Amino acid sequence: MCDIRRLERGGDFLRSIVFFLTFVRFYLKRCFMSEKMSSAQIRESFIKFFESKGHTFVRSAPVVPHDDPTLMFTNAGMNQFKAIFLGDNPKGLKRVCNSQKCIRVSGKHNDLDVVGRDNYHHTFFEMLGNWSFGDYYKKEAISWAWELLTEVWKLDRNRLFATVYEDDEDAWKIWKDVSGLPDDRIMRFNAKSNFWEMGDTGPCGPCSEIHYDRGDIATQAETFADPIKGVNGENDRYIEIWNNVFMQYERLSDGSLIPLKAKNVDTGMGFERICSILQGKKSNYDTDVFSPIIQKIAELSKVPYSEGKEGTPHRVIADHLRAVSFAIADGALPSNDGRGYVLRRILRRASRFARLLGQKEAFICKLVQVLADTMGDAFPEIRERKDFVTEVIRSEEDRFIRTLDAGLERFEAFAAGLSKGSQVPGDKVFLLYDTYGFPPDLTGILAEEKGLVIDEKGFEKCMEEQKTRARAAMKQGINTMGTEGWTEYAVGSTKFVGYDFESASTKVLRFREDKGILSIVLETTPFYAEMGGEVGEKGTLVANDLEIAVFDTIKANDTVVHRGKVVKGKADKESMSCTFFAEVDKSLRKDTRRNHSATHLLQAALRTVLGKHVTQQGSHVDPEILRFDFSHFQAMTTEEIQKVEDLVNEKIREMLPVTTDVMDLETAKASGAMALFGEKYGDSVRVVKMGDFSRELCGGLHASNSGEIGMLKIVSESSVSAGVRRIEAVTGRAALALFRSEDEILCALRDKMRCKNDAVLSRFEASLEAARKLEKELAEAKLKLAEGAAESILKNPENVSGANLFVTGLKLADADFKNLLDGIAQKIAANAVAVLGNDAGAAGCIAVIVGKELQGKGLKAGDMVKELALLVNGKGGGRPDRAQAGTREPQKIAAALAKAKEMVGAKLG
RNA sequence: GGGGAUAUAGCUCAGUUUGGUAGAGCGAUAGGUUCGCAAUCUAUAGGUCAGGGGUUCGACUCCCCUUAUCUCCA
Repeated sequence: MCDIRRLERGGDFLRSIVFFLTFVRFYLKRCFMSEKMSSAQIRESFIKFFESKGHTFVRSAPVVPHDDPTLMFTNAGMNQFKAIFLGDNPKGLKRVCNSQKCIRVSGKHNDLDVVGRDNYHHTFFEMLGNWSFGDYYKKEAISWAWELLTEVWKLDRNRLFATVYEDDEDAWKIWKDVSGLPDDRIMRFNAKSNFWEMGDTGPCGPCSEIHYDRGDIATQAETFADPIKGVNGENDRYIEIWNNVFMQYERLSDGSLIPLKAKNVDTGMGFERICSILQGKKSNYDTDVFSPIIQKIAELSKVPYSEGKEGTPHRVIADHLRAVSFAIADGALPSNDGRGYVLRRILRRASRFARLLGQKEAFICKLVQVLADTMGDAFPEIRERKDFVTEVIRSEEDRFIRTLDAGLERFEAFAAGLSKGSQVPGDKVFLLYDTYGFPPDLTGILAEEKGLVIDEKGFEKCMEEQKTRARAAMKQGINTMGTEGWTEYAVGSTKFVGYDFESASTKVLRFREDKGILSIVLETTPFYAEMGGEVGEKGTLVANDLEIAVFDTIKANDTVVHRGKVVKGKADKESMSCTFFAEVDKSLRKDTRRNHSATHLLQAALRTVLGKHVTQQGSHVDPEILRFDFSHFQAMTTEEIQKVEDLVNEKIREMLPVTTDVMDLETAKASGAMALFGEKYGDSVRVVKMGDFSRELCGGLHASNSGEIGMLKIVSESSVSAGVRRIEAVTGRAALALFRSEDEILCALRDKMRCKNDAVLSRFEASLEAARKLEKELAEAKLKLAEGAAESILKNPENVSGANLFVTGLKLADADFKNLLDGIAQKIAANAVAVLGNDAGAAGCIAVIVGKELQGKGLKAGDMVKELALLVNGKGGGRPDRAQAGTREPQKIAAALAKAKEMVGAKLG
């Protein structure tokens, strides 16, 4: 007690020191602010500024959007608010600000190939943004932007320009009032640069940008209005630093615009770029966002950095390191399709440039540490998952080195056939790249070393064909999860009551039908929609004479959609307007709950047995089976698997109560609950606890007591990709079913073996051994017999035109006859020919073997056997030395053999 | 989502050209040389030729499908 009080007093003392230091820091910061802010201070001051304007800070969403399959990576600050723009704002957010991690690798402004060659293209960047959801609008947005830039950050207003959409008079006037900029520096542009749209349909509106002149102020007047050299031109003197989008319309599929009910503001400011301006640097890479990484690259590679062309490898590596590391930290892994493939490409490009710096071994992975040091404060996930990220990158780099080695050999193989000065065909270069992943630029370097030239046009042509093919295939498979075609009764969002109830009486908000499949949104639902690895629930919806079987429940933009088929009655506007009784399939739900709770116990057990590096990489929970993917670098041993199984079952038997608490995310994390990286959580989260053993953030359905699980049996442990293992397991009645079916097999074996259970294995091994021995003896005996038979057949030749002919009819098993033929083929003399018939019961065979000398004289086994085959209604063929024909009429063989002598005579005569 | 490639002994790979007996090296096991080890020699074991279907008298080999891995494109 006393100790605690002393600690508390100590705490007070510490707090006052911290307070004092914060004050000193703040004061110092004020003094030096005009000098130079660090990137961390810039980020912080942006957030603090908007917090002071009533905004809530929202943490960056993962750069890998798990719940949006249409999007490879989070590519703008607005991604995580997409649902709000579409009208679904359950938390009632009004004003928020954020710093969002983004990755862009393709698109009109981003080609992977240019990153690192200039000063400002990136694959990974941060987007600072402030947001209004139906709250403030143009006036506030513009005046706050101006205030932050000119008063807080003290940018020279003579270097700032505003642009507005040509028809947006409001924005122009507000700019004039707020900034007092000269009229010609509030510039009007057309829709191409100043009207923002998310896609072909959806929310859109005019935007207003702020540009900064980083050139010589003396020549500003003559250049800024130039379409090429000036603002919005193609130059790096006038650069856009901030875009404010005013969303006020919705674009429908017929192209028309309708006003939005709530007007929104969406802004974005490239963090790296604003850092370069505030730190007075020409290049984003010279800011402290990149410099520690670039220094490390120079140090490790012993190649000094230069701002010019020679520095490209450093810039590429620094940029790609960020993209790859954050993507992996947020749950993506390199693979051969989808976002994993993009990741692989980025990493391989970085590897290629590391090689240019003379690095022959894995290099990028050595830089994760410095990245974690520089960015870990703002994005703790990179620090927490540092070791895992390093390992994943290392193994991917090793893999790439192997690919390069294999490609090298392949190149050598066909380059050997080319003479100096000749051209390497484009399709060969393409084959190396397309099929074996060997980079074409490397092929070029190798070719040059050998005095060869590459057919670049041919290569480009192949590449173009490949792209066209992929695009054509893409067009067929577009899935339209559009927003049209709904029959809507009322607006609003669904209330989920499934945690407490298995059924609910409710009304339909909206529905639509597509190819006989209904999509239904309910006012209240007990149905759990697929989320967090747990599958969507099945069940029924019943109203009057209408019955709908729900076969799946999914989440689309945060809305629960029931997918169902009509079982009875007819679904139309009238019948669907009734009150429905919605009920989930209870027994399936129980199975799923058991599996889900067991997954939590499994994760906790894995962390106990294998170590704390184990984190969830994905999971799948359905009524039959549970699948759990986790980070771990070797296959688990049998002992480890058993230990985990034992521990989980021990916890099941302990009958741990399963409790769920709703709390805010920070409290939950502080309490030590396991959170999934890359998973999006709301402000208030559910923490599922099983005694003191497991504590996880989870929105799924759970058993009320671990005892309900009954038991857990691990079915398999396997590899998913480098550094990730997968466990599949069953629980409850599925476990019982598994044991039962295995027991049945054992019982059947036992009965056949006529022994007790524990003797089955030894007896089986013994009989297997015995069978092997017998088989071997039999094979040897047959071989001997065949040899003997061959010798006796070859004893009595008939002389035909000077050649030795052997004709024999046999009755052997197929395999034995084959053995015999092998024996004869080895022994046959150069001037001999053997014609053998075999009657194996239902089918028969005629074989001809011809010695070398006779082949030269025009006696071909293949020809002979074809002729003989005609006589037995069969078909056949073979090589000149050996051929055989089959028949379904073995009784005719004897007659055919009788003609053999005549046939040979005719050929040789 | 589309294209290409690969899958053969525990491992690394031949064999597929032109359908007709399943191979090598390393590793394993046993034995020899050696005081012993390393080394080396000899012998032996080890294969549903990824799985399924088809063509054929006959398929590791040709065709189709599936799965896994690699790779390029989107």
